[in-house]
Amino acid sequence: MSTAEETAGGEIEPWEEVTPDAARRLLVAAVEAFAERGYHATTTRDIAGRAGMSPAALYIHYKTKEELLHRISRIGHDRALGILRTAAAGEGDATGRLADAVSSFVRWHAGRRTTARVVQYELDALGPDARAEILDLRRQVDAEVRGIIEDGVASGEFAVLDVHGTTLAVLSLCIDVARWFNVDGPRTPDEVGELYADLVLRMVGAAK
Amino acid sequence: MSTAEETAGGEIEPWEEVTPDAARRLLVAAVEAFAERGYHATTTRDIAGRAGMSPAALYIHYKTKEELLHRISRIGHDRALGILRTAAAGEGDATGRLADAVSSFVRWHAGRRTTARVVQYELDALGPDARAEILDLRRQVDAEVRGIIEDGVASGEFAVLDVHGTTLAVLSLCIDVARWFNVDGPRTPDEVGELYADLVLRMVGAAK
DNA sequence: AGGCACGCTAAGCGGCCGCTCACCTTCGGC
DNA sequence: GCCGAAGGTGAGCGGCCGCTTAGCGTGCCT
Repeated sequence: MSTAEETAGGEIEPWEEVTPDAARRLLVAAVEAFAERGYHATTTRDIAGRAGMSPAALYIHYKTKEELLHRISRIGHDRALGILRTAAAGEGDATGRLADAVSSFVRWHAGRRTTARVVQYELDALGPDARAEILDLRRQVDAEVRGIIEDGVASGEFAVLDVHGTTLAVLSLCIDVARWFNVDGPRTPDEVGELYADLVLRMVGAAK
Repeated sequence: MSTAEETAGGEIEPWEEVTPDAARRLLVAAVEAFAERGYHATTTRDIAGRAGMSPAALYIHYKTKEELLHRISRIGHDRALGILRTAAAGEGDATGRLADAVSSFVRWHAGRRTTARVVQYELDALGPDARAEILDLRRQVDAEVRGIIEDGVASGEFAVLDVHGTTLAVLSLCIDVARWFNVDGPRTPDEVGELYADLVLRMVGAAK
């Protein structure tokens, strides 16, 4: 319903690494379907149909429906982690790097909301092995944000008593954007990113 | 697995309004199952089994599986809204009322995490009518928090530029507790409530 | 031109899904 | 002691699920 428009809107689909073309179309179709209805409520026939193929075509490129979710989740977490790492490795002080990290992380969750929704909310549908792999990536995400906050506390920029708890809250705030953000709503991803960066700086007691 | 222990732990199950007894046992079983696996991945056989009944017994008390989710969602939202209204109608200044509202709202999402998870994350599984009814309750939840923040801005206690955006962020932060809170984790619901009340007061620029 | 690997489809298998139905038990009122 | 209502069961229905298999078209390699 809206994918073609979104893609035509100027944003590049970040699935270039998925080949061949048919496998990518199936994966993009799966992201849409999972985001709209949830993993368990999505049928393989629905995914194949959205990709313009027969139900059996899915099994040429993926062993199971769960492998599709695993690939989506893995690529999405890699992308999210990359965004945070870029911001965390920046050259400014902790205040600037935290603002960068939050605004770009939020921008991704809002702008690529469809993907983010699947990545953040369908973890439980994965089997134990895939789940463990993704949980490890999440720990790295957490460590990245915690690192910036620890830097700010050490330099005296931030006033934070409970570093772990605050890290958790900051990430939670950002991730939940994928649940409520509405493309047709009044805010652009950029605006939400800016608002949230400001709110998070307040949370850590940074000077403005 | 854990319900009996939880109930024995001292907390009262807030399902007293559901009668007869068998209907309540089915509903409690459904809450557990929905929270663990999600609505679509839960079978009516599983729900009935957890309640110690045959699959057919479910349909004596509920017309469909969706009606179970509707009842759960309705009661849960009523409870959450009641908690907020109690805090909002308190006698203190906006700072105290916002801290009360956040800490009690968060305490509910952490302490009754199983219910909160179903209530907050399974909305899309409802049909259009039930969905609309629940969305109306959510608007009332939003209005309650926005009211306190507007009071604080008017009295000069808070420094908030974007009242609607900040309200959204505060609620989002509280609700997402239901996603990550772990009963076996290091924090009690009380501790998280206190931490979050502090973080939210910082977000609105309240004096400490 | 022949062969064959590859991508895909039509058809369908076994199984579990939500839900129904015919029947059974228990129990309070008279 | 009989009756009807209320609450429960075992068996099973139609249908959709994830996934498989046999076979077909197409185009590159020789």
